[in-house]
Amino acid sequence: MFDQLFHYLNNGHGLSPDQFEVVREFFTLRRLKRKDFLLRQGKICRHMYFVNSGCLRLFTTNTEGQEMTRYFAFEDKFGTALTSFINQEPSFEFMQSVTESEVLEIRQEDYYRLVDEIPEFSSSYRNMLEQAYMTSQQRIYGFQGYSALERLKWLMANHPKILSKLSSRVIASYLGVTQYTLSRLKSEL
Amino acid sequence: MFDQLFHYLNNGHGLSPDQFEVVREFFTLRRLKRKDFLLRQGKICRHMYFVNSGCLRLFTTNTEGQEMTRYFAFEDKFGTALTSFINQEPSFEFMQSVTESEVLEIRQEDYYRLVDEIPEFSSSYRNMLEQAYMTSQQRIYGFQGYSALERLKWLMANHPKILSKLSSRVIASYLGVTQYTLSRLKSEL
DNA sequence: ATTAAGTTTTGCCTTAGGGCAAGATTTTAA
DNA sequence: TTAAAATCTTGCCCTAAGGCAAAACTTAAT
Repeated sequence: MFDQLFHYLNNGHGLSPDQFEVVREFFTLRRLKRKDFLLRQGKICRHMYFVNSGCLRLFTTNTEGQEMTRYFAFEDKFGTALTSFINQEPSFEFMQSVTESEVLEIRQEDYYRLVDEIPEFSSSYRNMLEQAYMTSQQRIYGFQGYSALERLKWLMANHPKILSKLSSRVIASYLGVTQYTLSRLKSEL
Repeated sequence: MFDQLFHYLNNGHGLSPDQFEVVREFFTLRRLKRKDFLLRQGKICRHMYFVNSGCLRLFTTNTEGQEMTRYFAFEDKFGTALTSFINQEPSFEFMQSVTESEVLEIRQEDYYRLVDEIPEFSSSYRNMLEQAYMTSQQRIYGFQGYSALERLKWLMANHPKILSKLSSRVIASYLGVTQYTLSRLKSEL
């Protein structure tokens, strides 16, 4: 249950087994069904999640109600509505389980307490921020100035998991095209 | 010359005057002319910059040579090609001074040494990462699923400085439209 | 097993935005 | 102050992608 998290913090950031004994106490297991929400727009995000299995999706809706997906968190990734989590302000994003998932949950106060008290945990937060930032950059540059077909090819090259595991509707909302366009694009590949 | 940086670190992150005496030694002043490059694509980004006056622009070019702008750093902001700065890998982005500018430069090794040794400086880095991340998110959500006109209005509401101070070509490359379209949009406002 | 609910594909037409070229305007430099 | 160089605007036409509706196919639920 905690193996993956231990591996992540120990291998990745040098957290010792003793330190992990402290850390693990703050995490609780949650099993999610397909389409379960972890957070709805307008609510304050009070938890960080570590994905043991399955996949979480972060998305929002525009004025016409179309969904726009920003990020998928697969196994062994931390994921949360980070802006709301940091500022403890109402979230612009929804967070939803795409498939059946198993996640570890930690409360925001506890998370930041660990960041402040354990240098190795702090380093994992810093690393998460750096990664989250760099992923966003790739996203901006991978999309702006490119056609829908180029974006699809970019996704195939950079995030094949997304294409192989998720539904077309969800992929389309990530690519910023309609489901119709995505369907047509596939035949052009 | 160091007033703004001191204010940023002291007011914003509680760095004491004594600590600042140490920090300032690592920064050197650079005066930039309009269009001077601080970094070209393919080079490794070895410095972080603090903008005293003027404006830096971070952008890249797509396969057809069109420029795509991601970020503008105005006065009292840190700016750099962060992905290359973090990984010390060749940069995808160019960094250029848009107007005449005055910046403070610090070397990457020195920057991270200060992050490791001075908790207040570390906190300013963490804050910068958080801000950079949140700005990216706004960018992604402010653009995806919106028309060019809606994006322009978003920019007016959220970054009026960009519209008032910079040229249309540069604004267009930030909005992800051609200069022609931007020109037409302005008449629709 | 059979229905119901959701998802994906495809045809037909519409629309937002791009590209080019020429003219207008502003900025820069001598 | 005037020429030269950018920059910005606008007309005309073109193309990528969207919207709707119906058909084909999947998945879930009884």
